[in-house]
Amino acid sequence: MSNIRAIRGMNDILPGATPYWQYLEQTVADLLARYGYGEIRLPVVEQTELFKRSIGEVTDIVEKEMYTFDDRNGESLTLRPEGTAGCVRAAIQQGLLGVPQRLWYSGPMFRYERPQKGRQRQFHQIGVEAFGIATADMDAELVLLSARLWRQLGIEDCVELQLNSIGSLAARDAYRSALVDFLGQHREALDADSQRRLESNPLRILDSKNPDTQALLDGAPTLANYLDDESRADFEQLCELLEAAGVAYVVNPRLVRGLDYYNKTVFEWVTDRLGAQGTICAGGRYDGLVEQLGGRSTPAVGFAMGMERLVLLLEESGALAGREPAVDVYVISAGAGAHRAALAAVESLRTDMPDTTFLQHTGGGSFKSQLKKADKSGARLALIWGEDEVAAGTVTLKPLRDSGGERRPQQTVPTGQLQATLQGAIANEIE
RNA sequence: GUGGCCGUAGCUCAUCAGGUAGAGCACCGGAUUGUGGCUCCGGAGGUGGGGGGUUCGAGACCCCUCGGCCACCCCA
Repeated sequence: MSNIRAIRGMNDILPGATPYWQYLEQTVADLLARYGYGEIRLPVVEQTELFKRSIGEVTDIVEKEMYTFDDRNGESLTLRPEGTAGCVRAAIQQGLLGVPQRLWYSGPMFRYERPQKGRQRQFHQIGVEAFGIATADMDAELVLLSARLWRQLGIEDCVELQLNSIGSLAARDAYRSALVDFLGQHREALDADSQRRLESNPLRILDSKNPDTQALLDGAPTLANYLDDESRADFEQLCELLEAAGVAYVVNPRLVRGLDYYNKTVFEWVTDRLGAQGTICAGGRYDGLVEQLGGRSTPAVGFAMGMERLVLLLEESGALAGREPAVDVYVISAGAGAHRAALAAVESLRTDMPDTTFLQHTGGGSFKSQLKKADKSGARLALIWGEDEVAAGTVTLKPLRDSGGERRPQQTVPTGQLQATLQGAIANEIE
């Protein structure tokens, strides 16, 4: 194929889908504003080192999924594979962390992965981060906020909240040793992937999809028994707050997150409607990251939601079904004089009727073909300028949609009364 | 990175024991010299993803390659 095509996994989002995106983005932006979060806009490219130090050197993301290249000055840069690192970098660099901060951002992320349903190489996230508050009420706020979002989007019945605590760094280290000890004794019972993970990231074995591995884990030490007191207390408090607020959750003791910077609370919103990539939103605490990246020690918690996955859910749930047609009035004209008159008149109507959509026919053609286009456009009304109308100083207003099975007659309107008649006709159509 | 399935008209798909392609929808025009939706008639549209091989002959068989979907892995 010699034609230039889009990069694999980097998709065009077409006009058929963008209404879902706009609806989703607008809903999220409004909701975050109501909770007092401020939007921060961040670069798509950062120093490679930022991601290595935050996400973790041995994670798959850093080892084999980053789009990394040398800038012209030889500096190694990377297309961001996630948003938290850049947000933390900006918060430190811009001195935002002297007081608690509630921030959000949105935009494309990049990971070199094999595309499948709900996963692409350029994907979009909205991320929410709260800095400076160590207590579990902050975690709860984020969960409540996300729960409200699903309700507002009408997908609350499709999603489930899973919670866990992975404890302090020390607690996790102790548990990791215990888990490796245990699994090491059953190495031959592990699948190849899990044997590999035993070296690279043993905690990830916990959420293996392999049934045999899961069965083996039934006898393994559990993370909960290794939690430090503070993590346990904070987790209990979070659960109490969620119960008090009426948010249902499932404690998943095998829920661990893939990025190194998490500690204590982790959570995921999952759905069973999207195939294998069912996590639509996930996050947790990362109290050590700010300091790790050179800032003053600052507790933090955040999450990110996958926009493509949410759009898929919205489409499936029919959230936007029954929307009104995009076009109100289709404008038809034939003959050079009539075309000039129509263009000028419609511009004037657009000024006076800012909420009405006018689609001006372009490219000529017979009345018949123009009417066909008008019908296809879904417009409710057509305005027709022809030589007769121009000579008489009138316009023809033709309803295109039946009313209760009745076809409605067109009418000839003097130009001076066009706007009033049109407004009346539109009001009549909307009834 | 691994595996399965799949690439034929703009879209959804046929055809076929290997004899150089068809339908529906969409599009354009006409029946209606200025009027859409229904109907009828006609038209345009394809180097059968690309390359190589087998063959008198390949969309069909073989190999390679590119791409798509789904799953593993990973993760939003």
